[in-house]
Amino acid sequence: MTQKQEQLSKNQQIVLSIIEKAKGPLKAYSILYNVQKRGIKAPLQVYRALEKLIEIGKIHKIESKNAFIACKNSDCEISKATAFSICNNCEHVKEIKNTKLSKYLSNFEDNSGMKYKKYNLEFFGLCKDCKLKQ
Amino acid sequence: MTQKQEQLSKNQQIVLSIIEKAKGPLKAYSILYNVQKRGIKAPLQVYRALEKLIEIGKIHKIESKNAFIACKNSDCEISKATAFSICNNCEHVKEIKNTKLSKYLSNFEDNSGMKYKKYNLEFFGLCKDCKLKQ
DNA sequence: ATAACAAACGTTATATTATAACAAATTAAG
DNA sequence: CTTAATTTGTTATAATATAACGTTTGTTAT
Ligand SMILES: [Zn+2]
Ligand SMILES: [Zn+2]
Ligand SMILES: [Zn+2]
Ligand SMILES: [Zn+2]
Repeated sequence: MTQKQEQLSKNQQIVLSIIEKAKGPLKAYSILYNVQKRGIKAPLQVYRALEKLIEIGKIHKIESKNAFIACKNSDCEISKATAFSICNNCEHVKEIKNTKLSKYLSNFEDNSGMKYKKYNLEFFGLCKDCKLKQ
Repeated sequence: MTQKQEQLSKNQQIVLSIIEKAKGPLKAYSILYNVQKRGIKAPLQVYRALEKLIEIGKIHKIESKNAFIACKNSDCEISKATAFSICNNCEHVKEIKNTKLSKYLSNFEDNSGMKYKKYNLEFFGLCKDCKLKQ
């Protein structure tokens, strides 16, 4: 019974747990600093774990910040359809779960003859808290 | 007659002209290499020009590639609403001009209480040429 | 014209983000 | 067990980006 590899390796588990505990996105070298007490010593060990975690959809990369956040949305398990809201003031980041949006974008076609298999969308603005403080 | 500063500085002109001539997005250090014969010697000179050009909407940054591309779309002069299609095979990048899409996204609201002022969207897939060659 | 201010420049050094290369250890499958 | 594939550990280095500082140039108002 060829059971699909769902088990994460030790380093992958360590890195994932740090990211899942975090309130916001973490940068690779901040993750490294956080896991050094657990035996991970080199950047590459972190980047390799990140690569795998992204591949299986457990985390996403916030491209505009070079930072990594846990997926809270079982809909994008394969990291093919991601959308985030990012506060320009407090840098708060949230994954957007919106079926209409994801359907709209997943089905989007233009006149280029290109069929899109994946997208990443980042919205920027002021979060509720920061809007009040202005 | 307080005429709005629309004149680009020397370095900004040099960097912009390189980016406009290019077929695809250029990386900062590749731009640097290209402009060294024109007197620009240091990365910071390039990055400062890039920053300004982005600010005034002449170019955009392709976040997933850390590369810069000229704006072909007068609709996003202020770089507040950008969308690109990116070929996973040949890395061809094209700015998407689609009024429906940009209206949909500019007006998008979710239940977060956040009003978005800016977005960046990157689609990935195979371009027409690469699809044929598969 | 000239003083005052803002924007752009030049330069050196350094910070931050990410990957190459290689060998050893671990895990999954036949 | 054997073989193949994945993961690991390690060192070194590549690629991307900014800090800090002083100078020069361009704009604006008197
Ligand atoms: Zn997700
Ligand atoms: Zn905020
Ligand atoms: Zn544009
Ligand atoms: Zn292509």
